[in-house]
Amino acid sequence: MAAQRDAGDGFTTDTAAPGVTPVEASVVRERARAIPEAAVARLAVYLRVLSDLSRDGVTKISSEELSVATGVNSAKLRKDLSYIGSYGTRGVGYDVDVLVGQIERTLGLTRQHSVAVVGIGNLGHALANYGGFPGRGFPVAALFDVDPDLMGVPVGGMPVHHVNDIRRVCAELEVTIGVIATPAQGAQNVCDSLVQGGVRCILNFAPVVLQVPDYVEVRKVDLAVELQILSFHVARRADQEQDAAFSSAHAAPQPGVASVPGVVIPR
Amino acid sequence: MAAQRDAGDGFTTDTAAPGVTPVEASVVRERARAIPEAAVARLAVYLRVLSDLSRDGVTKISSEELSVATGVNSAKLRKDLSYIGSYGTRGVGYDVDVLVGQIERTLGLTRQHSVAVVGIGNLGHALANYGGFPGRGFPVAALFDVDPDLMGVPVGGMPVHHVNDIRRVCAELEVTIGVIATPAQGAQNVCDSLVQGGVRCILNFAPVVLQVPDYVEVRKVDLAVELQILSFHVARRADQEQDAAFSSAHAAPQPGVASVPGVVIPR
DNA sequence: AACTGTGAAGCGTTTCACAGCT
DNA sequence: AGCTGTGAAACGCTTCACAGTT
Repeated sequence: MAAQRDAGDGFTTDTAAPGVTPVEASVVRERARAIPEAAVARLAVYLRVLSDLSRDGVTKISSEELSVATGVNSAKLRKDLSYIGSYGTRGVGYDVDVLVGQIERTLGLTRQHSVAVVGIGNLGHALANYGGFPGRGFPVAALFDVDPDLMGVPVGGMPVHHVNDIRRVCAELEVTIGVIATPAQGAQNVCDSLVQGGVRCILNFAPVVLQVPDYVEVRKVDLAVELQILSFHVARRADQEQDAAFSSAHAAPQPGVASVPGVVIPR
Repeated sequence: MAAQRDAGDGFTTDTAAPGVTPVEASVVRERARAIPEAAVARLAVYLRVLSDLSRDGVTKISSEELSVATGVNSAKLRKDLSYIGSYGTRGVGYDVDVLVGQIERTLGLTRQHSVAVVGIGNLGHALANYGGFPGRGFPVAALFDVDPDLMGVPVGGMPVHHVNDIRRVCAELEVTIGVIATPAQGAQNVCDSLVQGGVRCILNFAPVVLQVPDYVEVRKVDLAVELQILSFHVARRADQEQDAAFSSAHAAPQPGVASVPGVVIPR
């Protein structure tokens, strides 16, 4: 079974092959990015905020300021940035453009990644038109669907291919990232075709657990799961309010306090 | 600053009130969900798989079998299930329907949650039509957009309201979960309106860090971030292949091995 | 004086391994 | 014999706190 991770879990990046002693493993890891997975996700967030700041003409920023802008605690933020190198100036802060460049380099955004989107429903349309990625990008190189009526119809300025051609087209265009936005049923077949076409990274929106070889990386985004997690928090909150016999006052919605950081409601 | 979590971080569930001795805490914790956040996310995954199995007539399942179906290691899986109670039978396994029921109860899916979707672009359309949530659901109760041309036009069988009416309509319909699928610019205002309308849980697709009061829970799904994380892994992999001077053989796509669990490609 | 960079402590999650039940 | 449920160890991530630099 291969590495497969939902949005939202800590996990092992599984670097060392089985049979390697722990002592040697750290040596084998020579240049391998020793950046915690959790930090990688946040670097992407910093990048977006920093790109915006750069566009607005901001040139210097402290970890505290960036902390406010990103919602990430400043100690964590500094540690995250330290993983990619020492690009700050003590007593001053970070140079915004330097940071943008270094994060882009770390995330591998200096090379172009061709993206294929499979499943041109509403979600696929949304993805196909998602041109506005922050700083540089992920050109969508190919679109696929099963529906013959869609063939040739340009979506976001691109023709739609049939899913049967996934392998050939992906290989030709050297697609590096595949996005699966199909219904659950077709997802595994699509996944297989993408892998056969040379795709090694997949973003999966279909509510299925994809089976892939070990060398393929899958990330999953599951809307139902996200809603259910929120549901859990609604329920937990309701329980707490019952337990603590707070008579009334905060059961009713409280108007006028939104968006003011620091407003604390009694619990 | 309030609780706000990307898909992908651990954090504190913050159960016991301060000033309670550890011994009493477990008593106080009576009903309070002491379930690790990471486990909650996985429970939602188990639920989907189990619902499918139930529909297929499967009545019993072992942790090992469920492990294969969900891609979650069986020890972790058993521990996760133990958080919601002891519903397995030693020597036998779990009753599928019992598990479905207990997970639904734990996730708070026995109550209905009204969902409001704001921003009826491609993504909003996709969400509005996302009726097919696994086992029961999240009825979408209201749609909102800024575009006057959309007002009254039914989307997924529902009329679209103007964003100016978010507060009123959400309060009237007792919306518990708000989904923000607008462009970045409008998102914070929309968020404020939702909170004023009594919404306490928000799923945010807009690429901004929302500012909310402490009592509001935000989850964020950021497509660009997901792609960038994948990009990082592409880059890391490329580095590794350079490092380890593997001459050739596995640089070219390898056909015909997809979807077979257990197939291991030499690295 | 201000702010970064980082060891070390703290904490939550995962994994191990086995006792306990059927 | 088989499988669950769970303490305890291992691991990774976060937070603390401060030495180091400008």
